[in-house]
Amino acid sequence: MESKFPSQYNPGETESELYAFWEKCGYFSPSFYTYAKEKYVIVIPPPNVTGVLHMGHALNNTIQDVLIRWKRMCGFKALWVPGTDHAGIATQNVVEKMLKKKNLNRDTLGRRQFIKEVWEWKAKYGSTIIFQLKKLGASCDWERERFTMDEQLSRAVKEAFMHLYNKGLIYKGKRIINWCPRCTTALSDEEVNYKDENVFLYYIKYPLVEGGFIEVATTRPETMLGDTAVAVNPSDEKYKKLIGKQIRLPLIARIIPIIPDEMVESDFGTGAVKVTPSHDPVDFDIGARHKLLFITVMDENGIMNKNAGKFKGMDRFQCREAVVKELDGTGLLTKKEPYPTRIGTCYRCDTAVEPYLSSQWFVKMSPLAKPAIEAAENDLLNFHPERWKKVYLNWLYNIRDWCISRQIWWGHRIPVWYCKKCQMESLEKGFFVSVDTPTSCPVCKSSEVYQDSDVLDTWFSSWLWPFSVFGWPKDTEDLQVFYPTDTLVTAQEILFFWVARMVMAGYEFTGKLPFENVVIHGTVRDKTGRKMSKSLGNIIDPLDIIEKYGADSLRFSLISMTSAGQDVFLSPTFYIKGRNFMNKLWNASRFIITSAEKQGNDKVILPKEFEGLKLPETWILLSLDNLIESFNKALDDFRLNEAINLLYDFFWHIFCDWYLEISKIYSDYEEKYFKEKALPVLFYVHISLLKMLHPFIPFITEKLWQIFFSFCELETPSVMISRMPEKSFDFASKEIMEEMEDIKEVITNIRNLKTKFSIPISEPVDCYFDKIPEGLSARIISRLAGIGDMKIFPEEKIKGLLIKNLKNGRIGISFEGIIDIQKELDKLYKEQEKLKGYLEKITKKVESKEFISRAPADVQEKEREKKIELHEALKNLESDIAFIENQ
RNA sequence: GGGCGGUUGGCUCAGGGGUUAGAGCGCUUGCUUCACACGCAAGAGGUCGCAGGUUCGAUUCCUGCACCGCCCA
Repeated sequence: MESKFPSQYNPGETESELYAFWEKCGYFSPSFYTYAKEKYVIVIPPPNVTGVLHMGHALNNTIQDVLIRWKRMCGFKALWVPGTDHAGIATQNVVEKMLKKKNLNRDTLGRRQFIKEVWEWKAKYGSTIIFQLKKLGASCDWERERFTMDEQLSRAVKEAFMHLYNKGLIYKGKRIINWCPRCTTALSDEEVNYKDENVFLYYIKYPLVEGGFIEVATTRPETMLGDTAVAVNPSDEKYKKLIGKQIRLPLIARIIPIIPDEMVESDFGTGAVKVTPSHDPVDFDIGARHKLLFITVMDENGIMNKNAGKFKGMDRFQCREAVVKELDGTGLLTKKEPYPTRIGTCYRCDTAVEPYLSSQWFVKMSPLAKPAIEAAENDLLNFHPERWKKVYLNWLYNIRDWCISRQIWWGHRIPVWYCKKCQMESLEKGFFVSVDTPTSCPVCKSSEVYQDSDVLDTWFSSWLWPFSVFGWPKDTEDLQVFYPTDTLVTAQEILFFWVARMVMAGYEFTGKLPFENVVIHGTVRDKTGRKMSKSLGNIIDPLDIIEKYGADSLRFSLISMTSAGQDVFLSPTFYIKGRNFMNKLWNASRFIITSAEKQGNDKVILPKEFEGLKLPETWILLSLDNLIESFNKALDDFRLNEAINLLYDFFWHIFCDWYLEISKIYSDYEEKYFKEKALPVLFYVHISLLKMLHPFIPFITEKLWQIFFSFCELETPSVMISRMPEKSFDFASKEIMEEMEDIKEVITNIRNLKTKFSIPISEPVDCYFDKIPEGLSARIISRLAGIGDMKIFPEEKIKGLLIKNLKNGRIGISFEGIIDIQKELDKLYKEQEKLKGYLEKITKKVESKEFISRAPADVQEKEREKKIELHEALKNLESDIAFIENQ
């Protein structure tokens, strides 16, 4: 026994053992729960395979685990599908860095060998985050773990591509896209982060062929080398007469025209803008409208190419400086002013993104967005908190086509094929799409077919995740049983990447909404509100917290401090609340079991019915009933923090502070009742709490459950597979609750008086009553307040007594001159003033004509009651004061 | 420029048209009370960002403003 219950709980020793136990027993698999009729399914938003668990993951996955464990214990066939995504760019970067250390690079290795290296890397390091999720306690069905590059999921990607292509929703086009010169790939709009930066706006004079100048303003002077026009607004009087004139472009001596275009804002800069169709999305459109030349001046690495003339070979930023310097030298640079702007950067490597003209694959999104919009508009899809619905809809209303090709090697290669021999000129597009690897050209039968070298955006596989994990496009049993899923839990940053696209894919490929509920939680930040990041050095590592304080402490603190959807600001001591709670829970359990042992009751039978109980037992069970009701309501609404805080308050401040203390009196007076009635109730309430707490703090509750298992008859060998408690009574009783409150009031007030005397609670003092409590109540009061003799107030006046008027009469204890009466009286006067103020306020309100005529009847009733109570309280206080004054 | 969130005790945050506005940490005082000092008991501490408005009644709802943060263009 003692070995089982040291006075402090040590999570480190037990957590991994318990996790292994759950896994071994198959509790994570829905097939274990043969009795369950309804399913409840969550698919994990797949973490990046290169990922390492951070606080954001910890919060995200704890929420999912709470929901899954809770539903599982509510009798659902609960399934949480885990896995990772292949994170094309990030993983390729990691492996390339590793190769660089060995003086290798991907070009010398070649594509095939490089891919092999990535798989080897994945085999070695790709399970890091999975392993860490297990440490957190995640009850995922690991048998169903998926990876977006799995053969079956890759098949799904190709099928999806084919399907969209055949519907005319995928096209190839030459566009300005976001290009990362470091990763040398295109990015989608969502993969670009914007940062405020202070740059310069440069004013440059462009000489007209016929003499004179036109002045333009730009933040990116290096792109002027690719200018093929200058545009002005056609209604701009200042420039009207210049339209159609020719310019001799400085530094490169190209002759370009001045053209009119409505897109030009007359009040930006000089009102005349340089047009670089190959390096700016707006200019691209202008270029297309006016059939301008498209001249690209940089290569894929952001190095100036031969079109840049003498600037060839310079880095784009070097070139900017050189161009500015030269223009300045020739007097063409007229002004350089500070200019705040937003710079797009690559979400994987932070390099400034270049708007770059290139040939890419796109998905036409607006047809896909339609059902996704309708789902939210018609409340088939629900967001928690609801406000995210607006953000989701706003994005979908303004949706743009999705650039899905990436110029990297790690990923799903685009299932498009070309023929070296015939170029498939007879086909309209010059290529064909095939899910299977073709052996010959469908046109000329040549075997010289080759695949498109690009791979697909990682998110092109992630958006299929809610059904590809179940075997789609095959119509598998899993797909039929578990799809659509129920809830998706994610952070706000990922709303567009995942949620919106998953909904679109769900409708497009399966005809179904992939989940009904979307829980959006906040971002975990440091205490000053910054995101946690390695470069800021402000990371609190969840694994450190787990190691030092246990996964339960981490989980508890994260959930209890996180208001639904609000950002979380973590201070370095945030886990203390959790740690202390675990200790309290552990010790309460220790006490309960010790109590049973002392009684020689080593096999407690939990009550099936609740009869013949005394006040404290009825009261604690009724309180538990209330708790169960509000707990379920909170979880139904995804208010996890409220649920855990309800448990915290009940356990600590009702169960421990009061009920456990009360239960101690039985061993002296009512052994038989204790053994037969109270102890089973004590066990019952505690076991119920363990169950409700389990989804939040799975390890310690399991450990305790197993200890309790040998002391009482529990329904299951593990709390994880037990059923959530239901109400004990089919009634609520205000009278019983009030009766108990009255006893508590007497105890608190006696303690209060004793404290004022500086008498320790444990030191018994004589106490006066108007009506002496009897029976069990008397014992409770006596024990918890520390009372010697209970006496009735004598008829005659007695000296040296401090009294207090309570609802059910006065209490008083003798102080015999120990106390500073004046100080005591001053306090009471202050209290009196306060009460008077309240009473005045409420009296005014209750008596006002408007209140009487307009306020609803029930409010009037309540307010009047309150007034009476306040009046009582004031009267009692004044009588206390008078009593003391007259000493 | 558009949208969203926040502003409540020293700190971190809950709450919500009528409450004596709550919690954790910290603070004060007293306790080796036979589960727990990661504890027990009793306390101190807030005109709920500012200015208007709606209402019988606003800290809560509305409008504007300020500051902080985020998202979209």
